[in-house]
Amino acid sequence: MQELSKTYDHTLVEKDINAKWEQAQIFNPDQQKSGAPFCMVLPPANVTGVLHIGHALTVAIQDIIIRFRRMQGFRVLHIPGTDHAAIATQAKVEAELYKKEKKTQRDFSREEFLKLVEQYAANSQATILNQLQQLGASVDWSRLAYTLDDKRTLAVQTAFKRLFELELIYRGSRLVNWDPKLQTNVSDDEIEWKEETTNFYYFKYGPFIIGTTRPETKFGDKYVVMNPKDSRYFSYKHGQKIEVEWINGSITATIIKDDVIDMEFGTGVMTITPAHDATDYDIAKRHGLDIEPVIDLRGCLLPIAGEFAGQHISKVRSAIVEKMQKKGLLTRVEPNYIHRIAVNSRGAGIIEPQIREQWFIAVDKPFRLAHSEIAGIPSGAEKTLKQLMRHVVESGQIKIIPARFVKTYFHWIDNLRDWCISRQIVFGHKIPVWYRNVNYELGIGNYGKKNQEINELRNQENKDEIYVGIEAPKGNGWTQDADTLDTWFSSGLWTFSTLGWPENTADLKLFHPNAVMETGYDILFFWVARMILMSCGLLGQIPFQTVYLHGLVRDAERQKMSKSKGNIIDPLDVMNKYGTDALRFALVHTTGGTDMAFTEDRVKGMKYFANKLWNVSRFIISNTLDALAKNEQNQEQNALANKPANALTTADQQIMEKLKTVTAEMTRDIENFRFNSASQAIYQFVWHELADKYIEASKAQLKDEALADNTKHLLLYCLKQSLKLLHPFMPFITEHIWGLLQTNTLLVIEQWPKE
RNA sequence: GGGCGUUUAGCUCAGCAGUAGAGCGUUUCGUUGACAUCGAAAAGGUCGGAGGUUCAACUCCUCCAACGCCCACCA
Repeated sequence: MQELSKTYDHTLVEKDINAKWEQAQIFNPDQQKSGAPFCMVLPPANVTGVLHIGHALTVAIQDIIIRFRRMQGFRVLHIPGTDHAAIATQAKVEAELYKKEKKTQRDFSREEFLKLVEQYAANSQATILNQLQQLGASVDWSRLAYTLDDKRTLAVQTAFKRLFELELIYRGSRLVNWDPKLQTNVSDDEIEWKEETTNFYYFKYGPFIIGTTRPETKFGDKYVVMNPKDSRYFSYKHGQKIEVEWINGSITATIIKDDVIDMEFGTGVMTITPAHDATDYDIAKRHGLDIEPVIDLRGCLLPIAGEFAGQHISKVRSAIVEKMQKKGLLTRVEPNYIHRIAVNSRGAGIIEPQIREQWFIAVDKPFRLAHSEIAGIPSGAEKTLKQLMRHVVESGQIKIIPARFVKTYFHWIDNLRDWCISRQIVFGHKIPVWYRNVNYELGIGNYGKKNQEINELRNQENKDEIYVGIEAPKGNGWTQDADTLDTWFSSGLWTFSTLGWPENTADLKLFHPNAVMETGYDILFFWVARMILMSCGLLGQIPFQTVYLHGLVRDAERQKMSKSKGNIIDPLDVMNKYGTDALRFALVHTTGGTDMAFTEDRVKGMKYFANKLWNVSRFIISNTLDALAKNEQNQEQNALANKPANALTTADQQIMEKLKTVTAEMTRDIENFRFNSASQAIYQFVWHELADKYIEASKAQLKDEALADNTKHLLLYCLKQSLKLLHPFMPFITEHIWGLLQTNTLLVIEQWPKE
């Protein structure tokens, strides 16, 4: 314990305080039999490395809410956890392997590689949990959860099985976002668009001129599409066939009329590549056109490309253009055309859409919600997942703060397509599906075959045996689906998988729905929306009552922090330098819900504040030793309660008034998620009221025998109340000072001051 | 193409109807007990621009500009 030296030294305090809390086991709500339940789960941190300053903000805000509610007498549960982050983690390990040993996944067996990833995840997890504790997160470690641990895996398998039985999970052949580099598909939300400057080529296609940025995909183009309203092409009829000379000779083209064609763009005519482009795929589906692959899963051209077959698409463009030019088919090249290419945000591979067999969750399919506790949706109602997701927010059962995100949320739901949940990577939950006598990897190796043959194979598959369950089926010849699940499938279950679902546990009854979900707005779609989907669909319950979305922490230049930019700030560095309390207070002090630039100056200022509080305490303690020695509970309050108002000096009355005000303000602010306002209020009170005014006044009062006794009580009272009010924000220093007041209690479970 | 956010002191940000605020920085002064990680004082802003509503606007409304973010099937 730190002596009463002039300067507060956080390094001597924080560890001890953490140990004290841990010893008292107060973060486990099983110890507490009364109080209304209040549960929050910490957003599970990805095991891709260490926590960054953004996580520190999450922990700070979340822990403030938790400590505040705990002091208010709620039966609080705060659950820590980590997320395996499937693709992100695997990509990370692959990148490191390549960097260090020039090895790729293919140099290992599935098991060997998986082991490497698991090892990495385990290390990362240990670091993260340590960081969480140092940040002062008052979580119940006995309930620690990991998305890939046994209990959560059971939850995932059960969820899959139930959704499958509800026919909300289905297997289908669709155009998906294929990452040739990682050899997996990713969901729509995992894609990032990057601007690229390229040539825009115009080619002669029979009587038409078509424009494209990607000549290398055009080999199979046998449909030419235009808007039915385009008068320039009235003479051509839908379905009309014409012979055109194309890259590798003559082909029969069919004219298609479709509204999606923008008459203003290019020549108002385009050919389509349905197997590798979402728009084209939709057109082909609408008109029942052939869908023929041109590119294989590694990004190389298929035999349809003739002399170019086998070459990688990134390398053949110029050769193809050259050939077209020689044939007189190239009419014009427009340079410096800016367009957007899709990349996998988790691994940075360039997305090449492919048609693949994948598992999906149907969001527009009505199903029977057998059991519902959702207001306005009776048990047994027929609803779609989208309808449920919309309803719970529309009806106000889930409140989103700040409110502007409600609109964003609805917009996302309205545009939402079936969620592709299967991934072709090894790290993650294996899909609990087994097949017998089936070639379930239809996509690979079959691209040389004609559509008809592929369709026949697919039809055959339907007749084959599929088993969905938790345990492997009995009997011989069963093979488990090789794919794993999207990482958000498991984190979507987080509000209840952490409480022991699918078992009907006491925790589940007590703590679900959670009270508040606190996270950055950047994962509103990825995570928050998916939790709503899963909880409503599987439990017939909302996952939480309130969603509080905070802004992102950026670097001093307002840049998003990322490893590649090298502008990541490790919270541990900041904590070592200024103290955890100062960091927490600084992060929360001036964020009004928008992004903020992180500057160390702010933390420095809050370290000064911690020191100010320390010296305020030193003054009060050293001047009230006799009063402290009596060690009576609530002595100050009793003493004050019995004082007639006229026995108080003006300074006494003023500080009491200010204390009352700041208590009321802070309570209201925290309840309404205005943490910046709350922190400013207590800062102002401690420094500019208590220290600047009352302590100064008390110096004279303490010398006056008639006033001394009362002044001591009042000083102590103000200090104690301030420590309580400040505790959620600066848990370490406040607990430490509380310990010096000979109270023999822990501040963390003291009662929150009443107004 | 839609939607959203930001624009307030040198820097980072609060405030959001009633004569402009904080932290850091800057300038001047202050050496003996709570604190120099301090105290006292000071400089510094026509609150992005233009209209409007109002007794009164940084705060509400409209338009504009710059920057940023999200969503979208423009080849």
